[in-house]
Order: sequence, then structure tokens, then C-alpha cells
Amino acid sequence: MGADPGSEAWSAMRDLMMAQRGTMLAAASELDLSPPQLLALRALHPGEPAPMSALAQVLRCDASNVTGIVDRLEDRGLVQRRPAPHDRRVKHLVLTERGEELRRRAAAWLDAPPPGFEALSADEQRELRDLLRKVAGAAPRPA
Amino acid sequence: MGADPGSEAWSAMRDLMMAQRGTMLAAASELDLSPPQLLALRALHPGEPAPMSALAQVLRCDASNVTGIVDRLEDRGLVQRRPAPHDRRVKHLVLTERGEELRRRAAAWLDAPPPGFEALSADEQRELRDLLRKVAGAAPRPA
DNA sequence: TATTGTTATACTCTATAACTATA
DNA sequence: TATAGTTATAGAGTATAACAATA
Repeated sequence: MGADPGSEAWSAMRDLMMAQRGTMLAAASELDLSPPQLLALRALHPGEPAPMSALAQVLRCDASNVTGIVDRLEDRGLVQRRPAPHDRRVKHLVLTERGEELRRRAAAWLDAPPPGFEALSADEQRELRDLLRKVAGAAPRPA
Repeated sequence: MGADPGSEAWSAMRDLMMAQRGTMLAAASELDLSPPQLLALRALHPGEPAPMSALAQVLRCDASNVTGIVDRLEDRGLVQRRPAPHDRRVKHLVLTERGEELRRRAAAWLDAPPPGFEALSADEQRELRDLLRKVAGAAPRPA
């Protein structure tokens, strides 16, 4: 019955991913954001203007979609489009004060480890961290 | 700079989740399925008829959406609606032969551990499995 | 010529509300 | 009365193709 340890580990991790999907959807609903809007808000960092194209990369969607997603975030006063200094084709996105505030509320939902992590001792949490870093570091996301 | 080990472990796991999101989107595109359709196909198990409502739970969406998603899967000959024996309000979903075949192709994409897992020794994979099971088991998904 | 972002289009997903058929 | 699934509706996400402005 037992598959190899790697597959079993991956299976457990996918369970956690499905649970996290629920948390993310709940957070989006609570913050009155669509899932892509929530992802976009998190991809933007305070004080770090980013081109529209960066959002397309994170969202893994076509650039044409970013236009509409940013339109709605901008309509709500959460982000602003600004001309990029070095290339007049590029538009930079910056978080507004309200955008930063909403982003902080999103972080409170999503950055905290799920309650299941409390089942591990401090030593076990360190072990888990090191193992996960090894896995994540070994597989740099393909562009 | 270092947060607590739990947060650091969670951060590494979220990196893996974002990477997995890319894999899932690539698989859906490759199989010519939308993300919800792919999720639905995976939620149905060969030889195990399931009510529409089960899909709504897995997809975490309203029941009204399931109608359309199943409509399109049925139009493509991947699933079939059947009357449930015990309650004539309920409709059971079953995978067709084509549905099972496509589901196998989806599993090939998604069930295999990402390449990063190869960075771990067999012992480390077992450690990771045990730690993840402890975390996942401690936090049964809230209904 | 190539790239960034926009527009137009068609399709899918999504929740809400109202509805049908059953329980 | 309550529940399973459908329909109608409106808004949002999605890719494709064509386009403007800029490089």
C-alpha cells in the first residue's frame, strides 16, 4: 500500500495545499477581493514600484488580463499607475495607503502558519523548515 | 532577520505552493481543461459515483456553478449524470472511459512529486513525510 | 522590428436569487 | 418545510488577436 516516501510526503503536502486554497478563498471573500486581486495585492510591495508585466508573471496570466485586474484595484483606490522613468511604454504600479492597509490585513490571514504547525515541537519546525528549503531551493521555478 | 522556525517553514511551503500553481495551470492547459474542470475530474474517482454536492464541497463554490462545470464535462463525454438510487433529487456523477483516461493523464502531471524532492535522501524524504503528516493530520480541514 | 500595455471578443467561472422536483 | 440541483443574471477572470505608443 505504501508508495515511496517522496510520493507520500508530496501527498501530505497536497492536502495542506488544498486546505490553504480554502483559507485563501475565505480571505479574499472577507477582504472583498477576487482571488487574482488578492494575489496581485500581495505581489506588490510597499515602496517598490513594479511594472504591469511583473504582475502578469506572478499571476501567470496574459498581460491583457492585468489591465482589467489593475483597473478594478485602481478604481477602489488600492493601487496607482505611474509612468516609468526609463521607458515610456512601461507603467509602474504602486500601492496606495489604503492598498498597503488592505495588504497588511491579507498578510494577517495568509502569512501566519496554519494551526497544524503547532503540532510540531520547535526542533521539528526547524527540521521541517530545513527540509522544505532544500526542496524549494533545489527546484527554482521555471520561467 | 530570522522569523520563528514555523513561519520560515510556512514561507518555504508557500513557495512550493506557488510553483505547484504553475504546474496545475500548465496541466490544465495541456489537457484542454479549465482549472475548475481539472479539479473536478480529480475529485471524481473511477467506480465511485459521487453527488454533485460533493463537487461543490471540493471546489468550494456554489452549487449553481457545478451545474455549468459538469455540463461542459458531460458535453465532452468525460462524465455522466445518473439518477441516485436512494434519493431522486440527487444526481450522481460517474467518469466515462474517456474521463478516466484524461484523469490518468492529469495524475501523471500532478501526483508525481516535483523535481525538488530528489534533492532529499530517502531518509530525509521519510522525515519530511512524517512531519507533513503530523501537520496535516493535526489540522483537519474545517467544513 | 520588437516590446509594453490596451482594446475587442468570446468563453468560463462566480455568487445571488428564484425556481422545480423531491424529501 | 427543507434539500438537491437548475436557471437567470451580472460581474469578474481568461486567452487570442489586433492595435497604439515607444523602443
